[in-house]
Amino acid sequence: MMARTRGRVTSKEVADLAGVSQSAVSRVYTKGASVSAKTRARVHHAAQQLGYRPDPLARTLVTGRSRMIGIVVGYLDNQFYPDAIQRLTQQLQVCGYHALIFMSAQEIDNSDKTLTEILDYKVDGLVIASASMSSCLAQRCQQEGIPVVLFNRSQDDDRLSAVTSDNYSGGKKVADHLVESGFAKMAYIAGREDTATQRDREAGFISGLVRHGYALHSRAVGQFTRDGATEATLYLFGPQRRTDDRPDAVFVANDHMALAVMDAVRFTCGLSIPQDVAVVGYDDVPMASWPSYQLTTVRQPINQMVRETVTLLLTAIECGNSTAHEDFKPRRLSIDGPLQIRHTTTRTIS
Amino acid sequence: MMARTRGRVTSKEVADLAGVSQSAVSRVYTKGASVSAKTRARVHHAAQQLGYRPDPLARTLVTGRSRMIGIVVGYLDNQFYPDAIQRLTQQLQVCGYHALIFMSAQEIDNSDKTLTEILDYKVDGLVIASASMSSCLAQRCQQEGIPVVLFNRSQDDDRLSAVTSDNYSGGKKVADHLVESGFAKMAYIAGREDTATQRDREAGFISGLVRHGYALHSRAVGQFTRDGATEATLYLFGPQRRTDDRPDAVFVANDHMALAVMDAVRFTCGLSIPQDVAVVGYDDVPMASWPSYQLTTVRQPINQMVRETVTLLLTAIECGNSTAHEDFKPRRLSIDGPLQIRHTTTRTIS
DNA sequence: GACGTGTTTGAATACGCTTGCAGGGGTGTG
DNA sequence: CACACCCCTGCAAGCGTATTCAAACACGTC
Repeated sequence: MMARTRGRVTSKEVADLAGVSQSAVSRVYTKGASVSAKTRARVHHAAQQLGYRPDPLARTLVTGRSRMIGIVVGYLDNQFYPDAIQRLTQQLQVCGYHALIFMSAQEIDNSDKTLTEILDYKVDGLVIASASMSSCLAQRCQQEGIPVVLFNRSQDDDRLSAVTSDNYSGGKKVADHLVESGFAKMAYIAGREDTATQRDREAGFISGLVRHGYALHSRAVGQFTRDGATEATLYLFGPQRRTDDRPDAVFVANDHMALAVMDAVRFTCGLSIPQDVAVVGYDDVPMASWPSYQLTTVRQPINQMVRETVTLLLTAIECGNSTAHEDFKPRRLSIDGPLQIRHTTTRTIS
Repeated sequence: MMARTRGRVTSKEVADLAGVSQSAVSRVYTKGASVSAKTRARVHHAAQQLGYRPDPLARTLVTGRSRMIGIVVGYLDNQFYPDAIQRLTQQLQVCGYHALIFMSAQEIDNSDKTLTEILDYKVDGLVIASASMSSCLAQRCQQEGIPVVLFNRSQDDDRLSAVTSDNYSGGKKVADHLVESGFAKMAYIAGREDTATQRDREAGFISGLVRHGYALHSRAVGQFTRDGATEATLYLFGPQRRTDDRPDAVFVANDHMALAVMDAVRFTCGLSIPQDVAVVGYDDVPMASWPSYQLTTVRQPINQMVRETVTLLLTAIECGNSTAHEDFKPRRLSIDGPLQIRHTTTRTIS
């Protein structure tokens, strides 16, 4: 384990020490190459002595594969995303890949530049978990031959693979639960209207209500942001609204907003949860189960989603390299998640 | 803007189209190289026509500089870190660098492997924000010639640069505030004892108390985790403790734990904040200002910390390349942060 | 027009690695 | 023993770029 002060140890140096050719060294570190046990041992010994590690960048230059996966994500305020990133990164690491994380700011223009930069870094695949990434950009990746999987975000364009929870079914479960719990005036606070995630959750919710003979009582848009949700809450529950016109339950498009809604309902509007109004979220972020909130929510089966995302991506990568990649079928997975019932919807019997 | 179906556009192709040599093309994209206005124009035109973008990996291979900065971070549960990552990434992007984020699991062994992998990717610099990174590893980076800046984490070893908030002074401010607010039995819930951050906050707190003629009433260790903090709370405020032996104020080493403490105090121990006990945290994460918590806390001046970190790192990188990098002086910055007073310490006059 | 100065330029090489190719050495069969 | 066969191995040609070097050039001055 000799200390190197100057530059890296190259395969050539290892080769010289081991008394073999540089190719031999390379082959020892290339899976599936044919090397005799003897040279393998000698190379390993020399490499260890010198502290050699193959240079992944140089390897990328010649193979064209970087073993890096780009992860594009918007803001990290919503705890769901740090959580997802963490699991994705770990799962990829297990499979021998590295995650290159890109933060796409909200501006479309910026996210265009971001993507171009990602492509420059020759990632082998891309996970897009940012709602602000325009669809044509994702398509461009696909065209350049690098597989894309949308995470927690579906797309009208069905040429892209996507992994989501079953948002429609989730929304429906919420409706079922609220109706069965005896709530009657159901409101909905929407996320960004240009996302399929938002649309599916709402559609499922409404269809569930209708099936029970109910209609949506009222609706506001929270844009998936905390501030938006607070504003939406004031619109639905503020002092300007007549008490008999106030919803007694509200389904919020994700937990990040739902927590803001709870705060606004309790501390700004002075109402009690769930006595005055029940609240339901979506995601089951860690905070949802904290004692201060105890939020009923649809759990996104995040571990399974991550596993499927990685599988899908790696399969596409390997197919893409062995055969024509164009005919790899994009798949759309939506995984069912359970409703996690907590205190925000459990009415004390009165 | 011709669409390329097969592979990348190379500088050679651009050169051929523009009627110049490959070197000329390269020089156009190399800052500070001497190119005539005429060839520059012709190259630009040809490049645009072909959709050429220089390959950063190939560039790295020859220059040895990747314009990537590794960010090593532990768990992302603590909202402070996603927040920091986001700002660091953006700030680096502004300076023309990219962030390569590495999640180091808790195990030392794993984090060793992680670091080795980082170095393989030839990052130009490293921001270490993970407490679980052993100091000898950081030193190894330094030895390999890549600058390291510790973020929100100081080190006994003063050969490493570090940017923190002024933890000692912060702890002191908390003591001042609690004493002035009339609290008398002050407890402390510590983070991981092997971190300087933890030690400094506690030392500042205790010295502040002493200066006012108080001593620490009691103490527990929360390990910077939510579960640890909950346990520590039960130890300090649980039913086994006599009421007259119960602290009336507790300073928690960070907000992530302080929020757990508040939950446990209120919902498990059935006490009121701040009537029965005051709570103070450290960091000022977004949740601290949410209505459900309204946590008094020491704000980490995160924007300034990020700016300084990036400046320090880039300075080191540039010095390291122009002169002998060994003599670059490591610097230790601790930036003062204000105490953010909220409801968890504002006693109603009784 | 000769000369010095300073700016551009292309050919060549290097960066560290993978991989196709052809040759060398071993083994088993006829 | 000759043959075919297979497993290893070294040689050499790249991958796409930056950079050195010397040659070419432009320009102003004497």
